[in-house]
Amino acid sequence: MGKPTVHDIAREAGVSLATVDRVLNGRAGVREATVRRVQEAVGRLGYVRDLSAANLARQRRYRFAFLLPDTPSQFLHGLHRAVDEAALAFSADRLEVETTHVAIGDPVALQQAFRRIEARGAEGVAIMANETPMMRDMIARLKAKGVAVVAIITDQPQSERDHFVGIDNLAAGRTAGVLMGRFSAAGPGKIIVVVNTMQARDMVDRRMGFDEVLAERFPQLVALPTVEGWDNHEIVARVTAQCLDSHQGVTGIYCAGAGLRGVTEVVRNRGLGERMVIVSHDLTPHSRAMLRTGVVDVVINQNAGHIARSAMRVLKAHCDGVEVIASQERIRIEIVLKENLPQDGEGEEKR
Amino acid sequence: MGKPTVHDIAREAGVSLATVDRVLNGRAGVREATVRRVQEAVGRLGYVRDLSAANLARQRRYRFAFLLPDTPSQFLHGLHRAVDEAALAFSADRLEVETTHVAIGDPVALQQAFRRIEARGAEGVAIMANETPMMRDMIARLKAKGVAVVAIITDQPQSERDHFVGIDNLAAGRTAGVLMGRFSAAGPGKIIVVVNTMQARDMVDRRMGFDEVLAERFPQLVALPTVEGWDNHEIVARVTAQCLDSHQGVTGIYCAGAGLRGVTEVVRNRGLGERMVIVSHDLTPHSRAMLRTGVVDVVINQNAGHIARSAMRVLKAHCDGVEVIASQERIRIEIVLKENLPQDGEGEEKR
DNA sequence: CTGAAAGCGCTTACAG
DNA sequence: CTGAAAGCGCTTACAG
Repeated sequence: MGKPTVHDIAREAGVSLATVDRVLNGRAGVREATVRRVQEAVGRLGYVRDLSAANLARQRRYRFAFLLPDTPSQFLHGLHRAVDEAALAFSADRLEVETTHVAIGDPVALQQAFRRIEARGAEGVAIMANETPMMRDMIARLKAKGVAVVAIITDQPQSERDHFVGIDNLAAGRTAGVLMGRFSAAGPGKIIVVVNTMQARDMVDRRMGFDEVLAERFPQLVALPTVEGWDNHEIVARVTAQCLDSHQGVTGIYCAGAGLRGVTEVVRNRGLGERMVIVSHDLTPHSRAMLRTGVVDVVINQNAGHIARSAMRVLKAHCDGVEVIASQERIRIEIVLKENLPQDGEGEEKR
Repeated sequence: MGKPTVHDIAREAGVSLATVDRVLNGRAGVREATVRRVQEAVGRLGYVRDLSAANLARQRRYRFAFLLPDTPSQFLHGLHRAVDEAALAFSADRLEVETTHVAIGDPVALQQAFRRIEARGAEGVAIMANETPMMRDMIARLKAKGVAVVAIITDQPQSERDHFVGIDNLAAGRTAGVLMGRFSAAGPGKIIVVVNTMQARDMVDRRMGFDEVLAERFPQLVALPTVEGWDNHEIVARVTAQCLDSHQGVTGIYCAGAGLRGVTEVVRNRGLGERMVIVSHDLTPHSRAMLRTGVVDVVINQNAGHIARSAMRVLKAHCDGVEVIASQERIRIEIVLKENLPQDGEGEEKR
């Protein structure tokens, strides 16, 4: 005999299938004694429910929504593709994922996006956005309705989100710091630090981790005041150039946010590609190319495919009320050199 | 109306469910014209088969076997645990995984193990072993019986295996070389290279990649002739000590195989923990500890959990005749510093 | 070559 | 509070 089924439980407990189903699913309206009889049968036979058969019978579908910023960056483009790809793969598990791109900074647009998500009746929502009081309220409202919520890429630690799918940005900054320190053989020097905006929590965390490590272990390197690039590589190019003009002895650049193109443009124009140690974040077509040519020394990456799949698995697990495999859902701080650059996939233009 | 089902196809094509099933599953005994009618209906309605409903109906189970060396190393212990954990997670998909530990070098034991696997009727086999003529024969025999075969950790490139689940060890060696080079600020020096045995292909590949990079980019570092530790940290300790005694100016150690404990023991006894750059492979309780204390500078890791899950997904995909998500099945060469060391999971003693 | 009916393991109205 | 029957999307003998 194979694994026990509801039929076996019913026979063993001397009840009907309907009653077995009731106690298995914790529905009310069963006598205490009957509940116990069924539970004992379950225990004795070692019954474990077949979730996919159950989902088939109840025609269960999981409606999830992904809310992403509409900023046009290569990283976000890659993330969007990764979400689509993961959604396709999980459609076999009856997941239905809808992605919404929204101007996260615009309260009206954001409100609208949330209304649509609520109207669609999503059971799970994944959100990538900076933490704001408004975002916290939105999340609280979703939670009040029993919706599963995960923050992706950027955490919402003060909110009621169920889970965070992303890296520890303080540790990522520390990692960047160590690599900058150890790769800077030239001795003393100044380091330019470029971020999108210091209003973003992940940027602040990265900068903090980076500074900690430099102070602790590489006192010969001094990190210059943060310059902000606002997700725009023309601005990044301008501020990077200004920084190089106004400081002597710059030996490295930590590009903690988007806009790497601005950095590499300036560096290459000035013929500094060889000398400068450049540490960047996120594998994109451009950062891959720069890694290959040796302009960028190392990229700290968070795997978009993994993040998309993990968000979906975690949301589903919440809906099913089951545990996840913790180690599988831990998003790694990947260190990518030219030598261990994946041949394709992650951050690549096309498949 | 939701997704089309076999009923819809049957109605649309004007045939019975049984006939739909026949053409869907490519079974013989259907008139050409009928086949075409059904296929047209499938195309018109955009039908896509529900694999888990099909598996439910046919009571499909996937019997897989994992064949691992019985060598008692921390890495293998971790891998074994990862396989068990993945097997548990995939039991919901009807996977039944049995792991066999065998003295891979012993032809008799190996024969026996294969006989047992064949007797059990496994439909998929994952093998971690050095490539030998005998192993090639075994794999050929499995393939002749239609069994799906994947090589894990160490490839069997000359065999008929369907897939390799593991890292590119040449690239891993190059990665180790770059890190050794860039972390060696002290200038010229000699590097000790420790492997299990140069009879193992992955060790040869790692050594080769390491040497390439040193020659190309770090000529001031010279890698000493390989020393073999035979998976035994006492031997490793002895040969490492000998190496240090017989060479002046050793500044780094590349531990490409098991036996890191031997290396760190010698290095610590001699008070060289700070000065020596140590690059090792595989996250284990010991390598984690050494990373934390700073004795080991960097660990090149292949994620055991990922490898176990990937092997199972790939085997299942082969049985189902479907494609895998290439990017998900690509095993990364992970670079692990103290700063990006995962808090728990991978290579940890307990959960 | 083709189809009606029963069944996989579970759930859902409906009746009592 | 409990059960008989039908059904989820698919497959499998069995008959014809």
